[in-house]
Amino acid sequence: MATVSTTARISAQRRGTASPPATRFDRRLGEILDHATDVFCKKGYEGASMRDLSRASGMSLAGLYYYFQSKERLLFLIQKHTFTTIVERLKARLEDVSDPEGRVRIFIFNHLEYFLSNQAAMKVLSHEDDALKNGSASEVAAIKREYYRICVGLLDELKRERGLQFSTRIAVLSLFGMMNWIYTWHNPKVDADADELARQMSDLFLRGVMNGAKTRR
Amino acid sequence: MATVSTTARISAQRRGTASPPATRFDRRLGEILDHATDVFCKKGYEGASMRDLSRASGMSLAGLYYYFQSKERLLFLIQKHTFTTIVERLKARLEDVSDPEGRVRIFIFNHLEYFLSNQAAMKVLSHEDDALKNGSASEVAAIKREYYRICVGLLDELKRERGLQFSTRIAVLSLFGMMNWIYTWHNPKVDADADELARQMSDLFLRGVMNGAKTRR
DNA sequence: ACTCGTTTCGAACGAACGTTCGAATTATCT
DNA sequence: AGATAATTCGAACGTTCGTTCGAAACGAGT
Repeated sequence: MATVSTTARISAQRRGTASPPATRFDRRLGEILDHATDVFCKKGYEGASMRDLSRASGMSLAGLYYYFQSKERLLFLIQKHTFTTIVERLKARLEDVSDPEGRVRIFIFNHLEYFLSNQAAMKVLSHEDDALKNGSASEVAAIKREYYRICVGLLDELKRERGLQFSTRIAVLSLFGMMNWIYTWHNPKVDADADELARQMSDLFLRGVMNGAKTRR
Repeated sequence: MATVSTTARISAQRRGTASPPATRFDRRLGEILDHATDVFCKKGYEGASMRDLSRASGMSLAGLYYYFQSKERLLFLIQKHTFTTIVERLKARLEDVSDPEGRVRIFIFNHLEYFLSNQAAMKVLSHEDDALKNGSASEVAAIKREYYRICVGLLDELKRERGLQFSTRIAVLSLFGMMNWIYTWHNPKVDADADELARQMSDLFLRGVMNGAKTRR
């Protein structure tokens, strides 16, 4: 029975970025996840029905259940894959830079670039934050916490190097707010691309955090 | 038939802030809206069932329909009231201040203070942004646009006064991001209150927007 | 051509959904 | 107290929901 092994079966990467997935199963599952991401993005997790997903992916309603055990599990697979990928890329990119300010800029750029080229997935990740129940929720929450902690680390480096004083917590959460809010307004035809946007937000944020060392909890 | 007049019947203000509403009908509707707000906040608009709302408000399922015509109309009433109130308060507060920087600080404080003392309502407003259909959606969108334009106006004043250069659009939307994201993290037991938070975010944002006049689209 | 494991599907399940209706209850006024 | 209007409710409506089942169709190896 395949559904039992779904969790273990899903392999490393999916999207069009690189190497075709190993098994036929993984490839097909990947396609379904991509279509489901679009539907969840448009109608929300609760608002999207299994029949919507069936229509979007061109597979029968029953056929979908060969690839995952439940609708919730499907959301989990999407969120976990998206979040894991963004963290992986971030780590790789951070290896090349040691200057604290540059590392913060990398963080922002990495986030925005992935956000803009995977808007649907990132909206699902941001918007359906608390849609998962106990088990799955905590697994995604763990990745999220790791991601958060990386950002805290980067800002603390910066603080130490420049002798700054500000509440790291507020700064990090404000930064996430700025970046994640994008999904509500970004229009590719009007707004700048990831490079330019990352530059502008980095300038705004970094200038805001530096200078006058007066903001202290 | 009362449901027909529901739209016209709802009068000025509801919550515990001041004067008790005129009619019994308005008062009762107000209570239902408050309970519904909490439920929508916890389970999301799509995720909350009319039976959930019935349970929360202590009124029978059928009884609810005496006060509004549909679940969607209910969401609309909540969003419109919340948004209208926040804009009204802002306008009143802005009358006292003429200094551009001070006016921006008022905007931020007003937003955060209302956000924190009406967390549930504001989460519903932020999170269920595109849950409404055609007619209702555009009415809420109109208020939102007005609110947005006020903020743009304040920033343009500031730019002119100090000869700054930055993309107003990006600045405004980043600011909204910072502020609206609060509903995902703010914990009254850990985090500062509205005054302190508004100060910190204002400092962060204003420092970010001033100084080096290099950020330009 | 036959077999066996993998993949897909039509049809149906019970549960929950938003909404409606007519009757019952309650408040208001003479 | 009785009459009229405002409010509340139990019960049901037709639909749609997530999920399951057994059988049909397909793929690769002999």
